[in-house]
Amino acid sequence: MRAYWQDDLADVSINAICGLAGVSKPALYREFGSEDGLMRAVLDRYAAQVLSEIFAILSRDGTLADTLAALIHFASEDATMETGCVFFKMRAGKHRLGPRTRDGVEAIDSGAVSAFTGFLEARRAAGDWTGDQPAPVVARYMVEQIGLALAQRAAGEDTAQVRATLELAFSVIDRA
Amino acid sequence: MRAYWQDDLADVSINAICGLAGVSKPALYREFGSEDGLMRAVLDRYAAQVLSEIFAILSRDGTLADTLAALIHFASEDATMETGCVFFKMRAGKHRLGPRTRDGVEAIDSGAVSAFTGFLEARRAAGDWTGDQPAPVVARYMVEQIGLALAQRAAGEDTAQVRATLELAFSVIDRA
DNA sequence: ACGTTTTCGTACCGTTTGGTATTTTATTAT
DNA sequence: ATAATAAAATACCAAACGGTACGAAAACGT
Repeated sequence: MRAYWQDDLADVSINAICGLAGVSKPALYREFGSEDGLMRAVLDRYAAQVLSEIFAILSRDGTLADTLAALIHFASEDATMETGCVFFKMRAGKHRLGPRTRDGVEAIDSGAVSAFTGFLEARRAAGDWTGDQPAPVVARYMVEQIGLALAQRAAGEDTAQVRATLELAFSVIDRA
Repeated sequence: MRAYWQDDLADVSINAICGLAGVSKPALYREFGSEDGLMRAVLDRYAAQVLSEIFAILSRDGTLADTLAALIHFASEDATMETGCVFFKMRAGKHRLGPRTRDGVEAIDSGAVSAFTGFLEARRAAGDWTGDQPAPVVARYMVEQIGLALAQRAAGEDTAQVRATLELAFSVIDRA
């Protein structure tokens, strides 16, 4: 997972992973069956360990402004995301994934849009969000903006510019 | 250029290009020297043929609103961009480019930010843009948003969602 | 018409990829 | 202690990659 996390996905070969993990190649195949199986396992672990934090932020039921601020901080400055995001990296190269990993990516993607949609509708009910766009559209927008920020960080862009971009992008939600 | 344009960069091999172009491999190497040379030539041609249209939109000196609308249309609906953008694809995988292509990508990237900065400052002088952020920051923001839209189109997202996302992203500039 | 030079493509090189057949090592049963 | 069994690594496979050596073919000067 660490290898997929900090390098470009296409630069991580099975051979390299075996070397890093100190494991023989047949041992890896006995455990995961195929590269697809390994990547799916990595994605599942990553979702449980890292992406869960994003969903936790949404579930806190804080103010719209507070939630946006927390998301901005997490995506643009939190050390956890320093080398980008496994999920968005996989999604960016979706067509070269195996079927199991692709299914996992699509499930997380639509799950994220659902979670953001639910959050927005709750804030609308609370009178907190007054935007006139449909919640799913704005939810998709938020997911893409977070993905953009994480891709920028993976590309080595400096934190200040990433934060500025994401603040700009989210400001349209706050004041709609 | 067409191959790099409509497929993922990593899926386009020298062998495949030779097949598509009906050219032998040594002939290609005699012409371009290396894969790096070929990609640089592709990038230069693409910049002259396609990216120039974006700069042309900025140079028209139209209203802020008109220019944003033109950019939105071009990035999210124009058939030219149907399969994404060679420049942004290359920039996304910058670290695996050869030195000449990477230099070209960086030159275009900073040139784009400069062009957008110049445009924004002109609109500010005209009293058209009243944002309080520094122009280069917003310029970078615009470049990234256009890149996001083109990446979405390359990934097969439907036109309406791409447009909605880009409209949302640009609305913060118009009303600031 | 012939020898020279230049252009061009076939056939190859070494390396790396994901994935396995086979052999070696460790464990257990008697 | 030894035979049978389970586990794990070495050594290998075919395919594809970027790149090139070298022989064939065309063009050219005379």
